[in-house]
Amino acid sequence: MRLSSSFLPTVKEDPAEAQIVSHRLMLRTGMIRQMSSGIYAWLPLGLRVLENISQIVKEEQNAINAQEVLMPTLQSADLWKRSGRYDAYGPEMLRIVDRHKRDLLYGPTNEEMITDIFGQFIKSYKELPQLLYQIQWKFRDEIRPRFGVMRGREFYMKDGYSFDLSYEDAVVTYHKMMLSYLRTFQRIGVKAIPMLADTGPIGGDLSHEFIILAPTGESGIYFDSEFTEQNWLEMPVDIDDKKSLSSFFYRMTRFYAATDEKHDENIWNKVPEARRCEGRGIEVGQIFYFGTKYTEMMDVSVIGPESNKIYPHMGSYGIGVSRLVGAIIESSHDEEGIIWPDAVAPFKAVIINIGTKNQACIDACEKLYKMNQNQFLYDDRDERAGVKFADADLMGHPWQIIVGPRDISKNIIEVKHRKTGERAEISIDQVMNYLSSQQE
RNA sequence: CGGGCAGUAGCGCAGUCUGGUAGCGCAUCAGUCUGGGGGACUGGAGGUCGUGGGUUCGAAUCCCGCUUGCCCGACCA
Repeated sequence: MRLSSSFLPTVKEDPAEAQIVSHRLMLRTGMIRQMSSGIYAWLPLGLRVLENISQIVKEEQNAINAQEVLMPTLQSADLWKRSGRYDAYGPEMLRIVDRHKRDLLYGPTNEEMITDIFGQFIKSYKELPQLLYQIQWKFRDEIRPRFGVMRGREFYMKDGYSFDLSYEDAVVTYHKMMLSYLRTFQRIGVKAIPMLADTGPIGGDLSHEFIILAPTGESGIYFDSEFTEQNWLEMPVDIDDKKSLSSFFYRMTRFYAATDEKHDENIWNKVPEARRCEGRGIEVGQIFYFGTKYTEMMDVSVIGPESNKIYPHMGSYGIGVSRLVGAIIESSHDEEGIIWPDAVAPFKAVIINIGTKNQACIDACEKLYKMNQNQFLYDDRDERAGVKFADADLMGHPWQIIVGPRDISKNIIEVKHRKTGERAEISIDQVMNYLSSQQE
């Protein structure tokens, strides 16, 4: 994309309402624009990140054979009356009445709806297990939205739901999902640590929340440094084999990790001192098993092998996709701006032309730009070098390809790594090879 | 939901106490110079001062209602 003709407005001064760094940077880079309290429009730069994250989430869900669906944001109140949560949920649920005076609501989550859909089609134990997910907007009418997209009222979330014949099978699904989540976060480029969690009002007895390390995080965390050493992507786990899954799960849960509410000094003291890490974190996902709570309340069952009625065991699995955008920035930025992990960066590189009046510079930039128009942002604006450098640092593209009159006569350009600040002088023809050789 | 603060140009703010033709910086537009880390100068455009009512010869300013947003707390993907 050419910056001169794009909708990528950056702002020099900090907006007064933004208290935390990710909110500030998202507003300053023009990723989002607040439309009302806790409700944001996603502008081109922000949307590219949101979609990059979604894509990784989808790939890793599909990899464990979860199937994507898309449910509506508006739901009938009747569904929620069946589960008993219409009254239980409280004012966080946005209730709407249509022209026929029918009660609707903007979905804060989708257990009821997915259970209903499941029940309409799945009738036999032979059709289990089922694992479905969607990425869709949710609305929770928070008392006090804040921190930009970190706690909005409208938010984008991956929510997955599983249906298994028994507790034992549901545990296998839970293990699969754990693996999928660890791989998802690793690919996104953040360190997310699963921590044993309360199951809360939703009920159940097996739950983990995934917490990203960030100094500005809301909860204090304690964890074994072994967690951040693991390479979940290359760990050989056969997702079709229970034993392989459970040994992975056992290995993983061996390491200590807890939020301050669940922290246990006795166990903590058994972790070798050198491996004890304390910090702060942001919750970006949660998985839990809650058994037959919804299938029973909504009377959704399948026929078992002895013609018996069986209520499937359910689990639900969330990833706060829009919150992740903010959380990534919280965990990866510096004084100058955002530092995007490669996998989610809106653009792989920005081509900075600091010789907009110099034909050789223009030619070189055009040549570079055509090498990868989708992933290169071409700063062809007639601005001073300092403005372009500042914007490039602010927007946080992993690479800056700097083309200027000083070096272009020698057919040399400069490539700067945003994260490390390292610079390399290379020829134009080497750029693609150089960038691919430097991938994380 | 309790406590506090605020709404004036796209952004950041002054002006309100003490009523009298609405200002500053940045951004933006035109032009000249400049050109490797937010440059300089000149000129321009941009406002029903959140909203409704009241007091007054006259209201951004005083009074009343409404509304929107922000901060602290309790709560949360």
